Amino acid sequence: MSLVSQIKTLTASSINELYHYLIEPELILVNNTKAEFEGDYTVVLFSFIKLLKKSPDQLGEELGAYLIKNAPALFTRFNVVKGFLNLVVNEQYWEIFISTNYNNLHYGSFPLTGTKVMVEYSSPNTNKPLHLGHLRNNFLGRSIAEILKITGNEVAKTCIVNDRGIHICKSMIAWQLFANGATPSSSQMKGDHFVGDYYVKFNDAYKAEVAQLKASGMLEEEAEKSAPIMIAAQKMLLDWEEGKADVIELWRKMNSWVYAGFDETYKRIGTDFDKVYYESDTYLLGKDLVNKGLKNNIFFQKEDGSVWIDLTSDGLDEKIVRRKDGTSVYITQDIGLAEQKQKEFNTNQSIYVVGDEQNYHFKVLKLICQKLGLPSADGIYHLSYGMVELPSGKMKSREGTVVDADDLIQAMIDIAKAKTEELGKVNDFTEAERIELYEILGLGALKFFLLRVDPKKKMVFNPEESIDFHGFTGPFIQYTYARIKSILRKMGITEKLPLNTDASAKNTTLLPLEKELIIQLEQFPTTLMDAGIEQDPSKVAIFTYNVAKTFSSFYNEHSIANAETLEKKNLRLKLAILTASVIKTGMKVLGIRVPERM
RNA sequence: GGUUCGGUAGCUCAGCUGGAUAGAGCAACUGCCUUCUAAGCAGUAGGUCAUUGGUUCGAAUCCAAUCCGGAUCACCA
Repeated sequence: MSLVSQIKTLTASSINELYHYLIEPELILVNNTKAEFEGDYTVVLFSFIKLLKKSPDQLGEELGAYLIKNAPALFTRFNVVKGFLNLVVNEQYWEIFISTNYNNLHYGSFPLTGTKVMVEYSSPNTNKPLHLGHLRNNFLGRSIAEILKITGNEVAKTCIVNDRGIHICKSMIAWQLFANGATPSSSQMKGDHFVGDYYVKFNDAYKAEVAQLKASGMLEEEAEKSAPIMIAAQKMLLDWEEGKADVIELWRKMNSWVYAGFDETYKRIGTDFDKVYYESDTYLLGKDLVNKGLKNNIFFQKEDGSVWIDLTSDGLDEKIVRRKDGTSVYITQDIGLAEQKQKEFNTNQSIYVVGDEQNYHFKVLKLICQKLGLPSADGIYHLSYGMVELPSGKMKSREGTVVDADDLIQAMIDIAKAKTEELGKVNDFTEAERIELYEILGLGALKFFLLRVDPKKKMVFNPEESIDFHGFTGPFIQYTYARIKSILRKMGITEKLPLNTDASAKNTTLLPLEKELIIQLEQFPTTLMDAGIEQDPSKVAIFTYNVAKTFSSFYNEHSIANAETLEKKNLRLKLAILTASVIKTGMKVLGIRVPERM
C-alpha cells in the first residue's frame, strides 16, 4: 500500500479511536509538506475541527502524538502549523523502501485484477495518409492500453478501419481517370500517400466541374449534384455494394496499397492491434438489433418507413437508426459492432479513443445500447480527446494545412540526428546504432509532446517552431536515463549490486534532494493507477519528467561515485538504479524507448 | 438558438474531489564544463488565475450571471 494511503488509513482510524467517530480514510486530505516547514507529508485538519469541536492546534497535537505513538515505524516527529499537521516520516521507512525496491524490475506493476478492457483506437480511413491528429490518437490509445496493462487489467487493442463508402470510391474513380495505370511502386511513393493524392485529384476535378457547370448557368446546388465525376463515384459505390467484380478488385488493390503504407507508419511508431475490424465486414451489423428494438418499442417507425429512437426524455433529440430504404447508418453499425466485440472478447469495459467532435455520437451510442439492454452497454467509455490545432486554427485538408504524420516523424528524426551529430557524443556508434538512436530520440520527442497534455484538452502545434529537445520533453528524460546508465557503467555495475547491506542499515540522515527523490519514486505506482483510472497518460508524462528533473538536481549536487561515505554511495546507487527503472517503465507506458547512451 | 468543453506568465502547458506564499518548460537575462554526459545545473525577471457576484475559517478550484473561443445538434462516417 502506498505511503499516502497508509497515512490516510492511519489518520482516519486514529481519529475514530480518539474521538469515537467513523471517518472514512478517503476523507483525509494528505499533501506533500511545503518546503518551508519540517515534514514530508501533511494532513489537512480543517475539515474535522468543526466535526470534532476541537481547535486546530489541539486536534493537531493530539492526533500527531497518537500517530507517532502507534506508528513509530512510519513517523518520528510532527509539528502543527495552523490547521496543518506536518509529519516527519521515519528514515528507516525510506531505507526499507529503497532497499526492497531498487532492483525490482517490475516496480510499478500491479497484479492481475481479472478485469478485461478493450481499447479501440487509430481507426483510419483508407483514402488518405495519417496526419498529426491520428498520431495523437495512436499514442493515446497505445499508452492507455499500456497503463491499463501495468495496473493489472487484461487489455485487447482493436482498430476499426473505415475501408468503404463514398470517400473510398472517390479516390478509386480518380485513379481510373488520371493514373494511367500508375502504382505506388511505379511512382516510388508510399501507398497511403499515393492513394491520398488521388483523393485530392478527385476533389480538384470535382471542383472544376462544378465551376464549369455554374459558369454555364447552373445553380450551385444543382451543379454539385450533376458533376459527372461525382455521379461516377456514386455509381461506383452502388456497384461495390452489389459486389461487382472489377470494382471489388480495384478496391482491394488500392486498399492493399494503403495498408502497406499504414503498416510502415504503424511499425515505425510502435502501433499494433490484437484485432482489426474492417467496416466492409461490419457495416451490416446491427440490423437485427433494429428489428429487436422495434419489437420492444424502443425504436419507432415513421410513415416513410425509416426507424428512429426518441431520446428527448434524455435531453437529446430523435435519432435515425435505419433509413427509409432499409440501409443502416453509422450509429447502427456501431451498435452492432459493440455487440460483436462483446461476443468475441467479453470485456468489462470498452474504451473508444475518438476525437471530441464525436461526443454526441458516443453519448447516443451508449444510451441506445443501454436501452436495448446489451451487456456491453455500461462498459462503453468514450475517451474523448481534443483536436490538435495550428496557431491559425483547425487543420484543413482543403487548405493544405494538414500536418502529415510521416513528414513530421521524419522531421523529428532529422532534428534528432542533427542535434546528436552537433554534440558528437556517440561518434563511436555504428551506423545502425545511430539510426536507432535518432528514431528513439525523434519519436520520443514527438510522442512526449503529444502525450504530456491532458487528452481532453485541445492542443496547439506550431509547425514554425520545431518540437523542443530541452526542458519538459522526452529527450530530457531520455538524457537523464542515459546519464544514470553511464554512471552505472563507469562504476562497473550491470545487473546485481555487490552492496554492503550492513553499511546501508546505519543511521545516515537523508539530504533534502535524496529525500525528495525517494518520496517521488514511492509515488510511482499510485501515479500509474491514477492515470489508469482517469485514462490520462499525461499524468505519467508529468510524473516521469518530475522524477528526471529531481534526479538531475540531485546528482548535480551530490556525487554518487565519490560519495562522502560508503553508506551514502550505496544509498545513492540504489536511488539511481530505481530512478532509471522508474523512468524506463514510465516512458514504456507512454510508448517511448530510452537509450543507454546519447 | 439548444447542448457541451475550454479561458492560468509573451508562448505551450500543470495545478481544479476547496487548503499554507499559483508552478514547469520555451523565449529573455546572470552565472556554472581540469570533478559521475552542459540535450544539464543554479539563479533573475515575468500573474487582476477572462469579468462580476455568491457560498466559508479559506476559492484558480464550487455555484450563478456575463464576455470570449472551440465542438456538436446530418437519412456523412
